[in-house]
Amino acid sequence: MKQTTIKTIASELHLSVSTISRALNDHPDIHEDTKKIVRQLADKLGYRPNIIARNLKSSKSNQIGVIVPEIRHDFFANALSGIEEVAYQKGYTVILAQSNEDQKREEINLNSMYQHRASGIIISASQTTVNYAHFEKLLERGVKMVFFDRVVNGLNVSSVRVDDRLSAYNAVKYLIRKGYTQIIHFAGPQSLEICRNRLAGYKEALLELGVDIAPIVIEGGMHEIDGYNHVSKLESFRKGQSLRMLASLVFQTILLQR
Amino acid sequence: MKQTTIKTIASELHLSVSTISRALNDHPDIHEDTKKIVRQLADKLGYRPNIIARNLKSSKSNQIGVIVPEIRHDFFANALSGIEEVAYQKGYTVILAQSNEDQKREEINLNSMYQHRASGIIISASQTTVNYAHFEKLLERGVKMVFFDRVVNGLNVSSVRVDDRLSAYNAVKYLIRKGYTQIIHFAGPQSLEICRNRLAGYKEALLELGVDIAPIVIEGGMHEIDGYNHVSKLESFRKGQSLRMLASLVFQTILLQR
DNA sequence: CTGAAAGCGCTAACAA
DNA sequence: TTGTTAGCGCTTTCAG
Repeated sequence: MKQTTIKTIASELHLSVSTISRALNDHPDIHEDTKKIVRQLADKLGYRPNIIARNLKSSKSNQIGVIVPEIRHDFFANALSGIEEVAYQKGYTVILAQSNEDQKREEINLNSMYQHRASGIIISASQTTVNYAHFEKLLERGVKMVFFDRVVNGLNVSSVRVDDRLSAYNAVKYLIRKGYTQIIHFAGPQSLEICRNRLAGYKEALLELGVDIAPIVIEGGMHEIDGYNHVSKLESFRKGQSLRMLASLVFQTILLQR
Repeated sequence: MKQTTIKTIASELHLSVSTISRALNDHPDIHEDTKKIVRQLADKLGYRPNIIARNLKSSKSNQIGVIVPEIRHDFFANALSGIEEVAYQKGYTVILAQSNEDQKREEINLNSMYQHRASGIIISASQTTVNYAHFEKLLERGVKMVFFDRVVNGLNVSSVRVDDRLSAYNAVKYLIRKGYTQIIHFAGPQSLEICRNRLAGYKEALLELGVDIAPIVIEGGMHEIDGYNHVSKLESFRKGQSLRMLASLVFQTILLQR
């Protein structure tokens, strides 16, 4: 079955395609009666504007591309959700890809979005990305790009990042204010900057506001299983602790991972 | 700055556009030398094929649309990740939208994807969706659609769903085999079919394989906070329990929510 | 092996 | 207020 196009409607109504186009776009030059007739027939024929054609004409896509390392990571899922929300409000559509922490795949996706004429690209770099040529190339060609969280240094590009030090600081401050006297930090690998910053914030807060609280740091990975193991370790030398507190810690590990 | 197109290359090389097109697409009819020259210049000029134009010509987008109620929901994030994975393997691109459990928004997104000529649409219906006219309309017009998880009954359409009863059954079976003698079920609201099915699976397994185990069911919501509260309740009458087990329960609540 | 030309569906000068 | 026409960038017959 042939798709109805603007042309179908035009010939059916003995009008020109431009009139139809204008009528459908509610152009002020078109007579109200004409508009009405056109709309009715369009409706009846199940006409749907071909956005691809429109995009070709205007040479823009109104699509914004998003590349994250892993969608299922709670942190990225949340970011993605926020991005979609704003994009939707502004009439943009989101095209999504994940790099799976693989530079090659990141490049392919980036390139695909470039060719798709994405209006802009929001990206959180893969962990294996060590070579930035693919970013630089697109940047040179004027592609709108913004990095978030996994930021790449040395590139002249805007980025959005989390203040890990301050967040950890605030979290600890909150606990101290609440009257807690034992505050344990489940630290991530100290080779990662974000983890170092969090630890720094933790220590800073204790030093500043909780001189009588001994810092306890358990270092390990940042996956759910690590949180689980951390709790087990705690369990072995802390039988008497409140379960409530432990559960809370588990949650925190999960929520903070990224 | 003007974009380089196939035409730019053609005139630069005193060749026809069709030759360029074919060379770039590695058409067998084209002489190897020609191909090489074309590719070189294309490279030098930073040529990028305009996928929009190609799509218009072929009248397909190679984009598959995905609509979920909430991206940040762990379950949907996981599903999304799987979808992206397969799409990527097959050379498709994912366009993403969330309905925020709002029928209106679901309709708008659905329609947008329709107009974008999405090759297919994968959707998990919003909770507020009570009217199915928007689905039916697209179905009639031959749009490829597949539902998952939040399936809509009475529509002649393929769907993918979870066997909650069997999953719960298997989970409990596993625990019994492991030798556990107290197996508690954190049940969701019994007004939801998925929750009823899970409870049924739990009971069935106990009845069948663990006659000596008393069923304990704690009914409540399915959000993180509910898991947290469940644990607190347990805590109050079960001080002696292993922390390990409780942490595990917490995780399960989180993972099962959807 | 290469070229000319039509056309995908739509928009927007420019005319009338 | 409406129509004619060209063109967005690409693919693809049909001819040479």
